Amino acid sequence: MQLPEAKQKFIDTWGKLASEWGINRTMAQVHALLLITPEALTTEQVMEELSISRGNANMTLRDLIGWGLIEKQLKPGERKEYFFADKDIWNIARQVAKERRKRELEPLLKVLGELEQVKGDKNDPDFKTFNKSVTDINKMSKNADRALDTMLKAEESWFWGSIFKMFK
Amino acid sequence: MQLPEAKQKFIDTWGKLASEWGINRTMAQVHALLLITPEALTTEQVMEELSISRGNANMTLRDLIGWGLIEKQLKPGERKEYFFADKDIWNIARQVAKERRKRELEPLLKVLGELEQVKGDKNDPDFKTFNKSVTDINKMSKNADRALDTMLKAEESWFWGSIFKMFK
DNA sequence: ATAAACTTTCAAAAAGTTTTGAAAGTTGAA
DNA sequence: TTCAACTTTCAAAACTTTTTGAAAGTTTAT
Repeated sequence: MQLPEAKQKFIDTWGKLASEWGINRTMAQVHALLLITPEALTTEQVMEELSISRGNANMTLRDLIGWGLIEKQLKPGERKEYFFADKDIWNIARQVAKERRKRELEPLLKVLGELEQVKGDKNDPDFKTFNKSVTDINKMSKNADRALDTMLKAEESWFWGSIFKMFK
Repeated sequence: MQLPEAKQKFIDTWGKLASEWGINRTMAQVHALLLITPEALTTEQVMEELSISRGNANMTLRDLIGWGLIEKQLKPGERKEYFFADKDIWNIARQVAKERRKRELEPLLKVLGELEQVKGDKNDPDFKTFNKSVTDINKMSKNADRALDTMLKAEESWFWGSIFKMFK
């Protein structure tokens, strides 16, 4: 396999994987493109490389900035905006974990907390089953939340810090 | 909030969350329904409770069985099939992790392995960046794969087993 | 102030995904 | 074997998400 073909395959694979994880395919493709590109690219170049429209490219680049995965780069004397991706895979994983925690885990914990407050007849099997499931899920989610929080601040903790190094 | 409303909210929340993680919304809703229902339900009852069609109910129940999240129950003297969910949250998480590993991580590792083989000019910045990203992602994915494997067999390992207990 | 260079917006279109429901298939009892 | 009970299939319809591209907006140099 030659480099250009391999690049394309990488971009496609990343895009496909992302959509299986509820992340917009184009967003992942643009990210993949910037990941394997040494220099920063303009909106125009991204449009060109991936054959997508200006609107799509612009929105996607903005979203990626919102996720903290890419950054704008301004070149002196030029009006154009250039974009480049942080190439450190561990930073990327941290950033994604951080964002999803904020966007999904936090709202989930809120709802589960409310549902845990629902009162009912302790002898009603329906209530008992409902309550147990909600309580269990809530417990696990809170643990996941705490663990994520610790891991995002990982290097500080000798314990998680050393586990974390096993993954590098 | 009363129990019926709370049940509905649980089902909806679970469904919404699932779709943010690339899992079919109805599948998660049916799973949520069975999670908070003490007895096993028939296809008919699932259709009724969630106002979905027979075809959808049937396919979704089959998918859930494929994911190892629910089981069929045959009642003696009856032709109808009843379905119930494993209520142990940790089993559910394990099952989901196991399936996604098989469906996504394994194919990803295959592609990354191929892409890592691509040869090129070590002085070409394009090749260097491509190769570094692919290698780094591959390394991290392999680690994740190994870690998952260990955690899925967790209780056996004193090390991961004790970390694992912190989440229970 | 004007114009060129560039970015953003958003309604409509396209693409992708999920759901429906009627028909076909299967199974077991009589 | 036939029938009723039940399950499965799948093409078409409904729904959701993503993409397009032209128009509007912004910024900077002259």
